Amino acid sequence: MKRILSRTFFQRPAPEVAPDLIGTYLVREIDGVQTAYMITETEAYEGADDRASHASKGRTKRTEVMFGKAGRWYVYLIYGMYTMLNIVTGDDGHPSAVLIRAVEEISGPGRLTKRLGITGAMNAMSAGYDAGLWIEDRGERIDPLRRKKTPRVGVDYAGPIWAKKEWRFVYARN
DNA sequence: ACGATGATGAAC
DNA sequence: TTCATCATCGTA
Repeated sequence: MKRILSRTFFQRPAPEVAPDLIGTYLVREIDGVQTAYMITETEAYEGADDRASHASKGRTKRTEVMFGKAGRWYVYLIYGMYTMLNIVTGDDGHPSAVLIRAVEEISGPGRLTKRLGITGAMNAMSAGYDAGLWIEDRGERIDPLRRKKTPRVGVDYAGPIWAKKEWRFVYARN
């Protein structure tokens, strides 16, 4: 059985949503053809105080999506060439999101978006058919022992308090 | 180890 | 308007 994850699932703190996304499926639909990929790596960015989060800069044109309703995509460009895919979480008005860093068979957030044809045009769209991109719970059980948590990648600039938080979750097969 | 490459936000 | 910075990756 398949269940498309919607707002209620995402409307809670990012550090709670991020581990729950491990083992769910990212589904991309292009020209009526669906392809599903099991999510294997995520990272949580929680609140305006999180200095690793873009939202720590406050409510700007770019971060506006993060402050908005849960269940929307937050897509941005990094290093001039890589697109990052995040799903907005938390209550309306409170900035938080989960970065989808990898799916099965595709390692790395930049490679992931390139392979799935995800662009900035999807920014602020609700996850679902309109965006051609959503997340499904396909009833798969992930053994908690297979899910390890570590500090987030590439956020040393945020200072020790935030850089050391274990808000990265990865699926370890065997 | 390093450069590519462009949007963003802050300083001036 | 300029400038440093950046939730990365491929080549070396």
